[in-house]
Amino acid sequence: MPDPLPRSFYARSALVVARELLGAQLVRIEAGQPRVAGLIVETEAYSGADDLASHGRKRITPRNQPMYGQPGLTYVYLSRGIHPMLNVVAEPEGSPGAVLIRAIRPLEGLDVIAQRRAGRLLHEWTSGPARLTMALAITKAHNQLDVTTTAGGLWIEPGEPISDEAVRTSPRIGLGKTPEPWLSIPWRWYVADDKFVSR
DNA sequence: CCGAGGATTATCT
DNA sequence: GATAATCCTCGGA
Repeated sequence: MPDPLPRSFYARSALVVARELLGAQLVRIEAGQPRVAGLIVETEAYSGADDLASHGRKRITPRNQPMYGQPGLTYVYLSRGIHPMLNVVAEPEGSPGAVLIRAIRPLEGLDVIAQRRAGRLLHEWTSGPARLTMALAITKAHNQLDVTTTAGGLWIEPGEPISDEAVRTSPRIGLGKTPEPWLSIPWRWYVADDKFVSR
């Protein structure tokens, strides 16, 4: 197995990290369970204190503090009081940035995922930020976990590089009444024609 | 303190 | 397509 992507990979602009995370492998290991892994096929970047769609906007708060911290750690928060969202912190320490992992294509541990997503169609298993955290059993407890080592049971390693021809961008999803230009800026990246990309 | 409002999903019509 | 679920964060008083 390849080594996890190093911290230097994440210590760059969240926009670059979001693009290059496409095709990387998200890996999850739990005690007594087989390895569960999937190819990242959809990401969003949240970058800078002036990005009004980002939790990192304006200033540090108890919740968004990880976004200002060390790159290569997770930032997991609860959406709608129910759904954990998995982000990886990007940009150097002190600069608020993160990449939201919105969808993966399951590669390993399909039986474990099938059990957690019982009753859903295959393409609904991991095609959305909350769906993927359910499939991998990721919760708020995994906030600020280091994904550059395998020690925490959750990490990211190189997978299949995705060519520019296969990459699409769009505005970010679910931003509600975020003002322009943040509402429409194309900071979502996804793999074209992949059925695991969210609607 | 208090209240408004989510980086969503599942379910129902 | 519309809406409930569900709870925590953050801004304002």
